[in-house]
Amino acid sequence: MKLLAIDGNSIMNRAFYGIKALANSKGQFTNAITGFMNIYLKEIAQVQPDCVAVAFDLKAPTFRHKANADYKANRKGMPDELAQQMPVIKELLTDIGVTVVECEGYEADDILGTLSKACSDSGNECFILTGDRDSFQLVSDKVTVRLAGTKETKIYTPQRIMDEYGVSPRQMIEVKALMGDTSDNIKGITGIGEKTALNLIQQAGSVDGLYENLSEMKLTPSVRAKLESGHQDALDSRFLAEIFLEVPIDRDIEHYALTGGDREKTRELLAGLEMFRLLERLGEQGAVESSAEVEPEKKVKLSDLPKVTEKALELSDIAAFEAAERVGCELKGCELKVICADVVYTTQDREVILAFLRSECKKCAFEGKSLHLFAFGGGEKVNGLVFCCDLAGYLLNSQQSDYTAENLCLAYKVAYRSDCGENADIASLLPLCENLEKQLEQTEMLTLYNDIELPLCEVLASMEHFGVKADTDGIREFGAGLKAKIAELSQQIYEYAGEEFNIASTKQLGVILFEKLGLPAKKKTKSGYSTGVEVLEALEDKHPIIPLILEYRTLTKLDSTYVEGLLKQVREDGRVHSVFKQTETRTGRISSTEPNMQNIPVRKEIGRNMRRFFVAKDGYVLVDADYSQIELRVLSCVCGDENMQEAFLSGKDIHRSTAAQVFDLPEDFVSDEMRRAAKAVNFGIIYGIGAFSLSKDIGVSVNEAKQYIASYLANYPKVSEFMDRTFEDGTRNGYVTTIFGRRRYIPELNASNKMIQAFGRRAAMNAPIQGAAADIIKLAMVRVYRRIEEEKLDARLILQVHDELILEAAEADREKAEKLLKEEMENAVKLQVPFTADVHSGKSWYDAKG
DNA sequence: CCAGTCACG
DNA sequence: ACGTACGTGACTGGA
Repeated sequence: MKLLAIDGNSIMNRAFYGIKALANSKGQFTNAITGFMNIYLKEIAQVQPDCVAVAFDLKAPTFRHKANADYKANRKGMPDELAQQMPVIKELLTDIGVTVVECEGYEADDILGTLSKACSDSGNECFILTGDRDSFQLVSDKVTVRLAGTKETKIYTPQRIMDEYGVSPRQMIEVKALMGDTSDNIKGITGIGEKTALNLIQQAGSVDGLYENLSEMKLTPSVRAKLESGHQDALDSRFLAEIFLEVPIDRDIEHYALTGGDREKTRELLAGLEMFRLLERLGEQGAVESSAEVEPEKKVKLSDLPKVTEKALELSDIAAFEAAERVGCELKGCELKVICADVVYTTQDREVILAFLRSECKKCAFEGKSLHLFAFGGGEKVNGLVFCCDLAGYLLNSQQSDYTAENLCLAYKVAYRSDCGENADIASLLPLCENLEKQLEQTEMLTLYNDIELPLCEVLASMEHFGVKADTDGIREFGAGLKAKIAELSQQIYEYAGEEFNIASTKQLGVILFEKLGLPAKKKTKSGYSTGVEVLEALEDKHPIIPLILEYRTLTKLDSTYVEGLLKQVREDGRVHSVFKQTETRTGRISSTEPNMQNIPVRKEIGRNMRRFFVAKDGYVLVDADYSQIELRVLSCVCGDENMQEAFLSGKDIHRSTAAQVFDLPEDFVSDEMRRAAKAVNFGIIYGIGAFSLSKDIGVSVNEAKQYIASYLANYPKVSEFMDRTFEDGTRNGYVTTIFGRRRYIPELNASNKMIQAFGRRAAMNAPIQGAAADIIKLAMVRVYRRIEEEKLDARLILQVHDELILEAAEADREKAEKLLKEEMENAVKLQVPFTADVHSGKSWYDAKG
């Protein structure tokens, strides 16, 4: 039999520091739990143990160490965020059927030692999973240590330890006795480090052996002196360094056999923690099987609920739905399910589905966008869509990863009808909607939901449906030019390097630049040399290979991501149909994938050419409008700074105006340099400024950057007040809001780690600004969409790029479309300053960008 | 599957 | 002493 014995404290510790702060909407931290379970699941798959025990320290001082009252005085108390997670991981492990072992007065190491000995004694195999090297002394033929690193697990057998340290596993105790271990507060001998200790033990075999033969050994005078004066320390440390093997715990390995655990408890626990991905993973592994298998009598709540019955949906049924207050519907691929009065209607008949979608009955759905897409595909429109669970779930907590029926039911305590088998989702839908709607009302987001998010999903579906026409021949031709140039550059780079290598491999490139060519490196990344643009640009004059590499990077990026990547996405109709996601970002923006149409190059001319290949179809033009400085305008309104608003009211160039204020000069005296600096400060303000980053951005000293910021805040005092207020409110409430009421929860604000808290502070200051800008353009999209319908214009929205909207409009309607787009964008909100939009049109996106 | 890099607002 | 601006998605190399 195989036992996997895990050092719970050590792995939790490693997981905690290895993963960025993760917390759910309630502010509970879950990063260590996530990291622990990642490691655990990986190890289980590799080791395939029959039994698992996870050992934890119990805080009481151990009797073995009483002699040393200072024991552990040195060890820093664990941070709160980690301490909170300890009881939770124990509960979780217990729930999934893993034995947690603790014993008053003993450390995890002692428990691991005892278990490993029990295994050897009974002829079983033991694998010790830990994050530190303390357990190496336990390694034997039967006992292997698996050292969990950030990337991979290293496996330590007696041979491996001999290779790496030149001593046997047992001798690791002797080594530790000499060198000490600050984290365990083992003193060792002052002045003896790892190198010396290993050397001494390799020669003498043990601490006792060392002192017996001290006079005959060849030693430097200083080491000899240290050993002589540290004899007692060595003996004391020798005692502490040896792991105790007789902890009073169950020594019968079978006692630790894995069981199925309690699936319901696991689900409840993980749902409460909002750890849905882990829940899914455990489900896949069979560790938490679908609750359909749970005996019905266990689910008392569900047994009271009415059973649902099934029926095929026919055209004649649809009229009756209009009498119902609401019906629930779910479209999966080609199958539609509708629930009404505890009857689930099912059909795969396309005509019936379309008839249902266009009927006036009040529909609740999980994802409205798929209904709209289906309807558009059949030349129809959806009527009466009154509720989408995914959008509600997103508004209520924008940082959840997906908004499935099951997750939402668990999160908002709605009975998930697992008793209904295949119909579990649809059977849970209406009660779920009711609950979510109540939550939206309580959180004052119902208006935001009804006026913006819900109507927007139809707009997005329409954009996806129509897509954007792509000039594939043009793209291919452009790609051919890139490829030729790339090949040429590669050859030149190889010549300078004196060998062929993979230029795209940062690892290989690092070796060439910083070792072979001897360029000065700043070792920046974890895994080696950093070769990012900033580093390379600083080296641009140092070696002729550098500009070639930069150009190579630019061109390969264009070729692989934009030319090749895009060509793969062009459908048979000659258009790309990007997927616009409405529940993805934490700030309220929408995101775009397959392909991402929101990061098509524009800043540099070479890349900007890509936009020539997004074109209007014959007889049409693209009409493009973008908001001017939307985020700064939002800021001027939410903080109420008249000084800043004045600049917008009088139509000034905001960056120039800021420069004039910060440098205390008339605007005519502002140099380009000053304007650039002011622009950077303006951006910095939006992002939650830091002097260090600002100084790097505009190339001044940190002190100068500090002065710019101070001067800025002095000139715009209300900005400063707003930032402070937002931070305070966010810390108190756990969330911040936009002027439209959109929330973003920021649990990081209450972290005790300063860096995480600082991040929370910046995110808190940014969210109301970026979020409100997102609200505004979303509203504009809905208005544009509706007005195009009303005016029956031959035009449609096809793209959104955060502050920019693009229409494809018939040439005949070009001017009307331009006017409509500009008006609806500018009139979407009425605040203290105008929200101006600049509009242009042309045959391609390049031309329409102005 | 993650880290590094780089494209956008 | 440390790390350093907000929000995204795609591609590549190398465990």
